[in-house]
Amino acid sequence: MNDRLETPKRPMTSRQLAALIGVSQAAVSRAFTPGSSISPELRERILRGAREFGYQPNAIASMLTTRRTNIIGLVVSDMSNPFHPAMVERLTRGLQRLGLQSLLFNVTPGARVEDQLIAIRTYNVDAVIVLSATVLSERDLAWAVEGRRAVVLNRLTTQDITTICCDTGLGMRALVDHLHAIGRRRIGYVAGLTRSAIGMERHSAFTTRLAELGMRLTGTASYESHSYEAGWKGALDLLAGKPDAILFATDILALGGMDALREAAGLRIPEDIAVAGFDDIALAGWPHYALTTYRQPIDQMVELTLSQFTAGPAPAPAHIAIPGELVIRGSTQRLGDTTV
Amino acid sequence: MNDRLETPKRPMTSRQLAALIGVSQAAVSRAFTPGSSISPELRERILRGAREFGYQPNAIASMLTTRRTNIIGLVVSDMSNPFHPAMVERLTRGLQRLGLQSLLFNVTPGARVEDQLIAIRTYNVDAVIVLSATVLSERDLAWAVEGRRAVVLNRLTTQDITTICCDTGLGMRALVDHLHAIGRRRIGYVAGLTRSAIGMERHSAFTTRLAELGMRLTGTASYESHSYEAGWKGALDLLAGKPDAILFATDILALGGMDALREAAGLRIPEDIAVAGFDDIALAGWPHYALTTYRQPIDQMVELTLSQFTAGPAPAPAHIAIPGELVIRGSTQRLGDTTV
DNA sequence: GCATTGTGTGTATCCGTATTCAAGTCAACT
DNA sequence: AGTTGACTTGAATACGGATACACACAATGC
Repeated sequence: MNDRLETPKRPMTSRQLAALIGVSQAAVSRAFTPGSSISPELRERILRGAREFGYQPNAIASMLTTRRTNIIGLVVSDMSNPFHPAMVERLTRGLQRLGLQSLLFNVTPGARVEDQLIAIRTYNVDAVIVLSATVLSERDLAWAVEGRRAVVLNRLTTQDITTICCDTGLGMRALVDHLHAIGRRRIGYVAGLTRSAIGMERHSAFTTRLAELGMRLTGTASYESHSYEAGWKGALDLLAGKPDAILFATDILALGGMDALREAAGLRIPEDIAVAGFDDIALAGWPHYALTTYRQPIDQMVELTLSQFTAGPAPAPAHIAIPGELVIRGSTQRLGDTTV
Repeated sequence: MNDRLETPKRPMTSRQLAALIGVSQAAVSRAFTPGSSISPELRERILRGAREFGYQPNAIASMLTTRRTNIIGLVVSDMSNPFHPAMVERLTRGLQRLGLQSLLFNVTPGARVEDQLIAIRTYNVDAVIVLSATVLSERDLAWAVEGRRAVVLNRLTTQDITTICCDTGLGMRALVDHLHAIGRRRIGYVAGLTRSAIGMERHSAFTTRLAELGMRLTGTASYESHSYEAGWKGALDLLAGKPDAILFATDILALGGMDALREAAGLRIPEDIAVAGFDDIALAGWPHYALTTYRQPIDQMVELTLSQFTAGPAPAPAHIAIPGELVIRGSTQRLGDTTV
């Protein structure tokens, strides 16, 4: 594992630059360290020299002395749900703005999770962002973030870690209320990963609101996956109960469900059956789907996450739920209303 | 930029472990270095001690002495085209298998690209994988990979860098031949990024084959983007020319195009017009789209990429084109054939 | 004028591991 | 027994930059 790649040619060191300019190595180091004790003139002279001779500080060496890597571990487990790449893209860009790098960990369920995350420790990652519903057990989670700042997105945990989620209660309530408002009374539910905390929360928030409005659950299905196929099959499973609306735990499930309802069951959406999802991924806005959904406040979630990694003492771990926004599109419509 | 995160508590060092066990620090180091000169007994004793006391080697320190980081820079610029997350996911997993880490660079067109990639140098990334059609200029590309191993995926370059692409010529030929074989003679083309080398290659391969088969180009459109919306608009632009088939430079364009043709233009696919794409992203297989396309040999591309990073001297830069596979689905069908 | 304070600089050392070098052990062989 | 050589091991040093410390020097106080 250690002789994988050969050594590239060596770049200039601070000592070499110092010798070239006629200053001490310490001065070079100070020139590149904001807030260190150095006169503006000397700093300028050194930075000019650095530009001229092409010197750039070696981040590895400075990691060793400062014990800070400016690297954030980004733990993901499923890039096939478009929600995740969208988050990863925004997180990475935000981190870059702060001068932080993203080390990507793509965790697979099979192998021992600790082995897959070992580099979080050996590389001395400064902080960890977890964007993975179920692959990490509570134990894995604790192990992975032990001793460093961390943010867990869209997942609940009993650990002492900051979690940032879209407000599931508000979201489900808005969705159910909307379906109720447009006259739907026989609502089915397609769950995704039922063993994930957020999955359970969405499900229970759904049934709670249903009960509050005096409706009975028309049916539930789940194939333990957030995938198009799982949504497809789940939707068809519910048809026996003759639902007039189906709520899906995630958008990607809803898309599969919609296609199943239309192509396999020959139903019209929203005339015969209304459909709603949760997340508001880009595809939900495509005209063919026009999926009513609850938009996760991605930008706020990212901003809040980043704010955990700025200077100062680490904020106390908190569990934050941010309200999202109900996005009504063509997949839901008042019963009996034929204008589109 | 340097006082962003506070120092975490210090883990055990090889010296401390050595003292605990009663061996030299060098022995500890050797115990963790495959192929180094140490007796199996001593190694076993040290590894046992390491497990007992929870010692793990500090990768940062070893980077400093070996000048190898085992970090690969992964340069991406557009996660909204599902093809890219799919590649990133496979690449990252493959690298993990080899004990390599992925540092993710999400490059945006606006700001100076060099600034966004500075960490490739300061972090001493061992190698670079570029998965970005146009955001990096040839100059940026040369700067980014200078002096290290690199693979550029799905992009051509005049630089002395290994490139790995799906064979555009074969692909376009297969697609055009297929459209011809099912009786289509008025074929339009929706391009994506026309200034990217691969975009130009796809376009020219398309027109070349068209000419060889004695067909005239029925129309071209482009909105300089690989997006659903660009495909939507591009498809509508072509309708004036009354095409009986439209070939899209990428699948994501084709999906937008199909929805436009069906929802906005009221056409039936494939009865009124056939549609084909290029890439074979997951969505292309969804029943609603059932998009005929040319599948990029993702797995082979990833394997070949990884093979560049295994031990031994760096392979000479080569330009590799791998044949893909024509995937025929419902979006294309013989003219006049009404069986689905 | 001298003590005081503050600023800017260089020297020396440290960060944690890999590796070179020399020394030591032991088996095999002449 | 003596020599050779293979194999282990520890001591010492190097990797490149950050920083504690000491010191030089200017500005300030009385």
